Amino acid sequence: MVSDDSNLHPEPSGKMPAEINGLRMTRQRWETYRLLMTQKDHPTANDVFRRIQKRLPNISLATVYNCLEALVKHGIVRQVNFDREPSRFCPNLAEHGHFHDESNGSIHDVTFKPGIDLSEVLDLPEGTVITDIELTLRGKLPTTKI
Amino acid sequence: MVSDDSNLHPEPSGKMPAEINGLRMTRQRWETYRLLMTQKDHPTANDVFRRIQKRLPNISLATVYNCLEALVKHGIVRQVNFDREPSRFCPNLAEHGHFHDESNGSIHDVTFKPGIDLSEVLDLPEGTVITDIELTLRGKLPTTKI
DNA sequence: CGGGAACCTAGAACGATTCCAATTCCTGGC
DNA sequence: GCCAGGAATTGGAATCGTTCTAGGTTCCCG
Ligand SMILES: [Mn+2]
Ligand SMILES: [Mn+2]
Ligand SMILES: [Zn+2]
Ligand SMILES: [Zn+2]
Repeated sequence: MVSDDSNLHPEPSGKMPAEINGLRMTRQRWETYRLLMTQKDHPTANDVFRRIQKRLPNISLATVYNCLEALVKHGIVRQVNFDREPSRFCPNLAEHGHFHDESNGSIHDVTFKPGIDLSEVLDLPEGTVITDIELTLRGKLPTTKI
Repeated sequence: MVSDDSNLHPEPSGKMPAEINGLRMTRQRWETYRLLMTQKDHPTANDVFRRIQKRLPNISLATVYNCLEALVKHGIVRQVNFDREPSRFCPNLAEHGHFHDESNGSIHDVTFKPGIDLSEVLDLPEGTVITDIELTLRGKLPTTKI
């Protein structure tokens, strides 16, 4: 269920583009974006901070927060919240929910069965405008291979 | 879509029962429960704290948090999270999601159309165990009467 | 080359929630 | 009823993810 958006966003392995979605790229934003595209395990801001230091030893945590906020605001990545835990970040822009596997803490993207429109199965009054849907699940996936 | 659970939980207007769902009732827990059952607008812990002082002038915020946590742990009320905002609390135990009306900040329960089982429309591997589903929407309801 | 805006950074500040230690309240057994 | 032990409540301190602030750096454009 990986949509081919290679023509929408630049390859994270190529050269840094001048901008993405109207957001001017900087070294720090580009590396943040690259990291999320490469390691799609829904890292927290702090995870990103620790991992990104290999490439940008002088980056600050505040900058990681700034970059993530900028990327989210421009619709380049998504912010995912589980209860009151630290926010996580996801580069998958397709409509999907998140499954939190409690047996090992991993988080997985969940899509809907073909032909399903979530807004269609909801009991909402005529004329309701939905700007955002967030679906989170908790449980255990089968045959959990750590 | 209001399920008749009047036989499951005591009337919040009656006498304080010795316990609910195995949770021993105290003055503070009972008033917290009553308040949530009476004012179903999904108040935050702080909202509960401010409102409950009319009946319990000496209650502390820590106690409100303690009571809410106890009620949640015993499945008497539910905790609802919107992004990183303060948690809200909901006495509706039926399966439902939450619609956040951005035009006035109000929060409304959302049920599914009859016959819909949310776990059935998800693309999950065989054998997945779902222990909890959380659905939150943002948008505008029609003809918003402030 | 400058000048101004946008960015980055370190550290302080914030705020919802949790923790802590002391006090008060309950309850079951005498 | 009265007491001891456990549970609950309380006010204040601590926590911790996130946001804010102030100063330094870089980028953009003329
Ligand atoms: Mn959530
Ligand atoms: Mn949420
Ligand atoms: Zn995702
Ligand atoms: Zn609700």
